[in-house]
Amino acid sequence: MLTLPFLREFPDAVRAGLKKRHMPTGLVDEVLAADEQRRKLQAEWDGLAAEVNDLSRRVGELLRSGNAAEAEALKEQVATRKATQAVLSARQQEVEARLDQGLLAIPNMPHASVPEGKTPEDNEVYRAWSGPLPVLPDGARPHWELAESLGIIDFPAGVKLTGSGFPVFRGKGARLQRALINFFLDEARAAGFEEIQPPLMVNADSARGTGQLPDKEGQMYYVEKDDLYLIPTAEVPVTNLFRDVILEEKDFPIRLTGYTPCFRREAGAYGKDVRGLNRVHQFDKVEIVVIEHPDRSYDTLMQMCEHVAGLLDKLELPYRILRLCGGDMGFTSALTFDFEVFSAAQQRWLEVSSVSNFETYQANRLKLRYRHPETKKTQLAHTLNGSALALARIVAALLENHQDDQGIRIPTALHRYTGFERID
RNA sequence: GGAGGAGUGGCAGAGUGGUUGAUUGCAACGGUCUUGAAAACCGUCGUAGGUGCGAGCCUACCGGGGGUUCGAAUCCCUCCUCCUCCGCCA
Repeated sequence: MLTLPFLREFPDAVRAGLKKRHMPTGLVDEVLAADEQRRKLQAEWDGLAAEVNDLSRRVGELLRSGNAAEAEALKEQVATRKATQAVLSARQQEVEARLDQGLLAIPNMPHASVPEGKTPEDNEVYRAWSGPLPVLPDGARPHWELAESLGIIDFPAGVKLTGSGFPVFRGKGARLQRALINFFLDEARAAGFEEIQPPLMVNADSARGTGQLPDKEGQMYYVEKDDLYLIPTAEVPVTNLFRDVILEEKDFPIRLTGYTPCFRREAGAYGKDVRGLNRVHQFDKVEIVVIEHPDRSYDTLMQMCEHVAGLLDKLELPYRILRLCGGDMGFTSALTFDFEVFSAAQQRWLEVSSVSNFETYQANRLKLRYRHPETKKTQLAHTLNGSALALARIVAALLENHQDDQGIRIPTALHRYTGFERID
């Protein structure tokens, strides 16, 4: 969330940011009003607390000198102050609830370079595909048909075991997935990322830290008995490693990567756009996360994009990079680049990666700070992350784009990981 | 899952109801000394909110939450985590 000092100092900037996202701006004044009330109540309460502390000390002194009567009189004075404090606390709780709620409802401020726009159609093509789009043989098929006829993904089996959206990968399909995971992790390690194997379930504090709660509560699977959430992305556990952490400036940048399955409820999503692997409830993903100094986070964002672009090049997939417009950008992001692979068989671009700079928005919730070497003050760090890459859709794109009359050609970069060069 | 013990500042470790945000040691930082370094000595050395131009002052926080009391790190309840023993187990 935004910090209160920022909101207080630049309310117009916040309103402008909300407008760019096509969101109402009324919240700004509500939050500012609540903030002022809260501070007033706090000051009043603090004053009373100071008096109570002082009176209590004097009660102790009086009791030790045997002056019980006077002590009793002071006790009464304490009681009246505490009664007032109780009233103030109740009001403060109410005000704070409003303040928190309002603050949580304000999204991150879009970076200056974020294009104007409301819908995905308004996203800017930041880097178009320069090469030719693949020309597929006659009778080219979408991945769900290919996968079924090659026997590498069993969708009905997943329905039997669990339900819709939980595909079963078999044989070379399973091996291809494992190969991709290892390939992505090795590439990330080569680029300086430390590999993390995090828990696949997190508590509510972690879900709040990266912004899944409260905005995306319905998106996560929840284990009620233990009050835990299945992670929708490795971003949640990996970034939360740095919740309540104060770093030194020399610690930057912190580069982490992690492979995890990801669980998403995707409630209500059915139809042609979600067929096959386009949208599933469980998929595998290698995520990259960077904790960075505010001065360098945008350079780092571009580096992360180049890393993702390099992966797609090695997989020989045609892709384009979009700069998301204000209306399409995620709630917590300041600037997001989406990577889309062209699916020749479906004749559409499929999102396979999203790389974002959250600036201090997540860090504020996480209380992730660093110490300024000169002032010794703590300041919020910047957090970034991106998919590098999301498996299921990459598999879909590989199958569709690399199909020929006989079957599927595996890109050269993967051969040492798969141990086979074709799926026929 | 059952029984017992414990959770204090970066670490170690005091503190069991009254100026204790907290003794002390180590680490860290600044300084004196030194050609330089070490040692020694002096000083600084948690986070956050409020207030003041400022030195500063006020408030909260001793695993989380609640309670008792004029007053809680200290007493009570509850949850969490760790350790020991038993049970179960990939």
